[in-house]
Amino acid sequence: MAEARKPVPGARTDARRNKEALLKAAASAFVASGVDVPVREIAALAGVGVATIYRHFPTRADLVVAVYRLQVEACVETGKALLARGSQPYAALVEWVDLFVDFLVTKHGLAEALRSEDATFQALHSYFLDNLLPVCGDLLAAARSAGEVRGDIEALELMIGVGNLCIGVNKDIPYDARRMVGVLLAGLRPE
Amino acid sequence: MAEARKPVPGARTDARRNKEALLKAAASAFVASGVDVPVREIAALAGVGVATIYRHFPTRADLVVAVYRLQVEACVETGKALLARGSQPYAALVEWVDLFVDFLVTKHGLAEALRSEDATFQALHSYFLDNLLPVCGDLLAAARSAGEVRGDIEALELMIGVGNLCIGVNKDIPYDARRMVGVLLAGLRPE
DNA sequence: GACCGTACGGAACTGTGTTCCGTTTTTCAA
DNA sequence: TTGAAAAACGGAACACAGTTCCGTACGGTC
Repeated sequence: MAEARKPVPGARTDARRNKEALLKAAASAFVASGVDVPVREIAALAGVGVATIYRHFPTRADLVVAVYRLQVEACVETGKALLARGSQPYAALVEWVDLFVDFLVTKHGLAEALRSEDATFQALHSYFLDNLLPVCGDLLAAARSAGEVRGDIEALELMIGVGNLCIGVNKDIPYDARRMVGVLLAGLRPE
Repeated sequence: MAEARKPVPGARTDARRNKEALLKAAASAFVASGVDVPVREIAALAGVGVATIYRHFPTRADLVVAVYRLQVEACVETGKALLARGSQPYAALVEWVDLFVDFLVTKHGLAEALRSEDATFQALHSYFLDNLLPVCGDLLAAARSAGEVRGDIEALELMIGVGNLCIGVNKDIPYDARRMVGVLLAGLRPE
């Protein structure tokens, strides 16, 4: 599903070209108008018809995943590196979560899309969870083993909670998602 | 805006009757399908045309507000009572927040609507904030004065954070909003 | 250079919120 | 009691977004 990219092997050159144009256009449109930007707008920006989008990316989630794939992978890698460092498990967890939060809050509407029950975004939800949950789980387990965090919170809950706290930034009201996540993490300390 | 109810004084009896029917139908539809239930569905349930909804409730938010007004007021009153009790400010804050969380998580989709940037729900957002923020602010200030919570979190941030954490309950995944809010509140402790 | 199949574009379909307008109902005064 | 003005009504029509369909054009190969 997220495997909408069988690009390089035997694909027609115009198809490849259009796919690239779409990824570029989508990336622009996402930063300009959020991940909820109308499909027609992305298509127009890329200079293709709407059907071409659906041909390459069966669901909107697939397009979002394709656009952010590299950054998600980087987040995973950083998490593994932090874990490998081995010391200061709680600090590592905090650092990684901060990284994740930065990623979310700088992508307008991504956090909203992530938590959405909308079936459209199911694939997006799954992609993020499948990739990031293991890393988060390892970091959390390490901190737990070291007795640095309470034991009754699972990685999945933590990730959902963090994701939720990142919703609604950039509105007129003053709300600092990073600080609230900091409070949540502080609440993880034992006792 | 939320003042779509000038019901009792000089209004035609059929208008009053329809308004009541709509409130009843909306309440049912909300619990059955969430606050995002299609307008036509509510209208059909109430046995009226869609225009009648818009006549009585200019925006969907006004309808939601009207349906939940009593419960919001109860929440405000309870908060005041807790505040008047005067002792144990942090415990009072926790108790009140728990009450608020219970309200949110039992109203399918309400938390989502609350945080929505969608202009449709602006009035809903404002109504909740106008009514609940003062109470939350007083409770928080009391706890702060007693040195029971850290001083760098504002009531508005807290309410938004709590509201956000209540998003996405009732999905297939195991996520306990109450517990995560508990963690957030634990993170408010000083130091 | 011609053919076949892939990929294309935009029109059409679907579902939802919102508005408009001709009709019905209520009210009130004669 | 009745009849006309005003209020309110219902449902069709409009706007707008996602999604699908289909005739057409293009790319690769023989």
